[in-house]
Amino acid sequence: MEMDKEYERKCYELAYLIFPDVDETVDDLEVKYPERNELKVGAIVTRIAPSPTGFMHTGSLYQAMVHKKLATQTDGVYFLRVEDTDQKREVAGSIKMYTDELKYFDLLATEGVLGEDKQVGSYGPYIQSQRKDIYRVCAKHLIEKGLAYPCFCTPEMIDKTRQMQEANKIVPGYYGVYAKCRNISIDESIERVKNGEKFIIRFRSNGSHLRKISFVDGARGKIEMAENDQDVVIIKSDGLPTYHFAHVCDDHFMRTTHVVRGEEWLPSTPIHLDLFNAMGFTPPVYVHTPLIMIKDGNSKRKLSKRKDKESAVSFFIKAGYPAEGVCEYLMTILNSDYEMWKSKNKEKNYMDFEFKLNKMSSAGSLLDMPKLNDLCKEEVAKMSGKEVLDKVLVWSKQYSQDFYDILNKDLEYSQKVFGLERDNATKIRKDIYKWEDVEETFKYFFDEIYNKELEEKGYIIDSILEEKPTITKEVIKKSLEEYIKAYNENDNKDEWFARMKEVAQSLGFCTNMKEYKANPENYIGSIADFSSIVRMAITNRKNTPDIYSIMQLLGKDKVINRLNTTLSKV
RNA sequence: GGCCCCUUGGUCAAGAGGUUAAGACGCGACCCUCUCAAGGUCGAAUCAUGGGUUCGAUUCCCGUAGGGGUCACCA
Repeated sequence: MEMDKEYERKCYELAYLIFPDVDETVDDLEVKYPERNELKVGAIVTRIAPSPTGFMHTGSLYQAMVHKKLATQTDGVYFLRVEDTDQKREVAGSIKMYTDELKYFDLLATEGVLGEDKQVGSYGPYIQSQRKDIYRVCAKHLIEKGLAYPCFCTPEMIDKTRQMQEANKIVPGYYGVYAKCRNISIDESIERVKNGEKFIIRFRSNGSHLRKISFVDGARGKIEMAENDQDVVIIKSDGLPTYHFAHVCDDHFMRTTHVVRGEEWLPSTPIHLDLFNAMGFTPPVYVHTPLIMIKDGNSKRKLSKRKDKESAVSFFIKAGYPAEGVCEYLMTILNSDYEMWKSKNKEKNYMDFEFKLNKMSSAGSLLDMPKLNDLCKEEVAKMSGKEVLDKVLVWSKQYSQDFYDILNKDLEYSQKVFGLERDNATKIRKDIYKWEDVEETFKYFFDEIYNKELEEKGYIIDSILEEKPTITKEVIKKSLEEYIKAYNENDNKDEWFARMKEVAQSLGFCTNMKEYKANPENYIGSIADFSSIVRMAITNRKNTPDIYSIMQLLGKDKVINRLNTTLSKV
């Protein structure tokens, strides 16, 4: 008993020696960062915790959706904390980039770091490098309790131990008898600290990997794992905490109730539980989300930052995928019954859906770009010409200045272009799913870029010669000549088509598709072929929306001009 | 390799001890049609494997295989 008292006293001495300037205690912090009693029972407090590495992973986006849904559904809190304890990996400007990207998807947090120089909330600071004092208080506390100790081992020594362990098929790591500094006397520790030896701080685990612990994962249910027995590093040589320790201190004092993180964290959960227990804190509910995978040859693997462009959220923004479509897609892989709900609630979006943790799938799913594209198409199809224009303007201002300028020359016209087969249409055209494709798709509406295309790629009208041997250059010329004569810009759609047919018929085209299909040999081509000639002459494309509408939009002068120009090139 | 997670069509997946095993994307065919897109109709395609339990298992249990994750003074 006397010895214990003595040991205890020495622990305090050691703690004081290491943190002489720390005079706050864990209890002080409990008062400073009280429980969030203003929240109603069952309110969920979640957080997104990015590292400022200049890269936002698609998986983070997917988790951000879970955070936001859980918090808003329960009138809880969703905050953002920056985990910048690895200063080597830090990239300037990351915070702005990250918050901007979240904003694009309407997933910005409501507390914590909300912008480059913007922190909101009373549980801050929300940037780990600014919370050093808190970790020091907590680390000191553990040393006082004999649950942490200074470790003087060099990386080389640890490496050697590891090699020996691996060679002998022993569980590698710093624990038990292999934890050299755990086993030196406290007097020696004190002595060596006094002598100014360099050290880091390790947790003193009392666990054993022979014992099992279990916890209930919010999505997966009961999970059983070996207890932690590793004396993990809690404070690094730069004085900052490791992830494990920062997570425990922060999520306790920020009063996080649910930690939603990727499946890759599952194996280290026992460490966190061990640490929570040592600190005397109640651990949060862990929710481990499945990983987003990508097909690689015949197998699949998690999205790789280096190999897969889709692993970066910025990829979707740069390509101009509509945020709603991307979120819709992620929701379909997040909650298995979402698609069912959506099919019954077509006009609602995922924020109206009741998200259930237990409906979250637990197997990693392959990123299905065709499906994502399809959902984006649906979202674009819901927009008016005006909305599309607005989105394209925002996108092009950032990524395609020339196109932005062109659109701005005549906003009314631009809006009509995007409103084609969209505004007041019975069947909405579904062909765009990302903004970067818009310029190519609608090029022929804008002379500046259309003419450039003609210069670069030339006229494609001759291609019909190979496809339809019965159609000769003479036929094309004649078709255009006659149509130029017949064209009347005041025609309504029916009159326009009647006129097309009239001209076509006079040249030997069949104006009835059924009849043509039955007896193609009787004609030089069909009305479809004739339309193709007109279409190509006006747009230099084989496929476009309805030509009548296009001609209406372009106006008489451009139409005649293009017909003539093409005619001269045949 | 140790530990952990996962396994229904090509992909995302619903599902219950007995079902004709939903739906969506993709794919194919046809219809519509001035081309394309869309839309409509139809179609091909799934319970990894062995052993139990059971009258009956894709569903429950155990093993096997396969896939994935993780084993830092990175998060």
